[in-house]
Amino acid sequence: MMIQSTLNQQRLNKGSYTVLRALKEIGKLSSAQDIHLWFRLNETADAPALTTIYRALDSLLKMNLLQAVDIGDGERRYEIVEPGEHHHHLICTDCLESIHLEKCFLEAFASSVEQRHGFVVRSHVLEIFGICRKCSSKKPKAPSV
Amino acid sequence: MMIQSTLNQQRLNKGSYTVLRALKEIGKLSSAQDIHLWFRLNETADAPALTTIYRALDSLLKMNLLQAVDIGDGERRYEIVEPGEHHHHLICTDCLESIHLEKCFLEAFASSVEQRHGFVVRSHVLEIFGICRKCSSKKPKAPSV
DNA sequence: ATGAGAATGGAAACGGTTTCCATTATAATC
DNA sequence: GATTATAATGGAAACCGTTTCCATTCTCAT
Ligand SMILES: [Zn+2]
Ligand SMILES: [Zn+2]
Ligand SMILES: [Zn+2]
Ligand SMILES: [Zn+2]
Repeated sequence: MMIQSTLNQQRLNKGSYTVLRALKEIGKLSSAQDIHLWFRLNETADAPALTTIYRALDSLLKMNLLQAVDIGDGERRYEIVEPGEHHHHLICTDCLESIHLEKCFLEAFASSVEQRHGFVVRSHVLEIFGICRKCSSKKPKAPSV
Repeated sequence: MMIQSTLNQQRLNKGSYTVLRALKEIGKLSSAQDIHLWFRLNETADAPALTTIYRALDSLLKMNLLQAVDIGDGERRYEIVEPGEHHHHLICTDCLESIHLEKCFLEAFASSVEQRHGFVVRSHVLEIFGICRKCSSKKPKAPSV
């Protein structure tokens, strides 16, 4: 299992390990507060304090085991990725569920930008907002206010 | 002039008009606090309170006269756009200056997403981070920490 | 066992934004 | 012009996710 081997070959402290496992079990984009709440609902023991969760997310992010996603509501969310990889999402503004897109198609674009603007691309943010299939069928038609 | 005609044909209240004019004069991505500071440095009279600036930005955004840009530092920035249009940026993480990209190339992508995932695209966020030409030449080489 | 450095938890501080409310401007009505 | 109703404004407080601070606990080499 990926997480276990990661724990063995790097020095993940208890907080980081626990948070990484929680993220895996939750299985979707989660904020620090989401994770904190999940611990309070599911695991009475070993629940790290909110501060520790923030620290763990930071260090896991620096280890490239997570990616951060900002959906613009002031709460940063995280998810497990293959080390060094990343992807983007379709995010439903109704239910906040997200669909992972297969692969990032912006790599080629980056190199063209570098040539054209003399700009060294380090990272990028791309998220697509809308209404998912489920929510579309719930609300047959948006009220034309 | 675009702003003036906008004021005439719509009912922009004083706060919104003043903030819109400030944004035009500042001429770059600005947060509410940026604008507030600019007023304190440049215009002793007519400087709207911070609360009013937030309200003005909200309503100008709803009128599609502005676009909001989130560079992930917890401070939302705004800029004037042609009504209904939008564009993306190359943002230098060193000096925070931004280069406006010509046109959004994601429109075509949106329709393919709709078909493939049954997802109705409403909006998207795309910002590209890196080091601009000026900052690259300032620091010839990044320290390999 | 002992001591140094890292990790943790709890509370306080921080900072951008939002809310609340009293005051003031704007506009319609008489 | 006086009198309302409605909208806009400013100042302060509240809000909330996050960061900082510091005392305590853990880890581990000596
Ligand atoms: Zn949905
Ligand atoms: Zn990408
Ligand atoms: Zn720069
Ligand atoms: Zn676009």
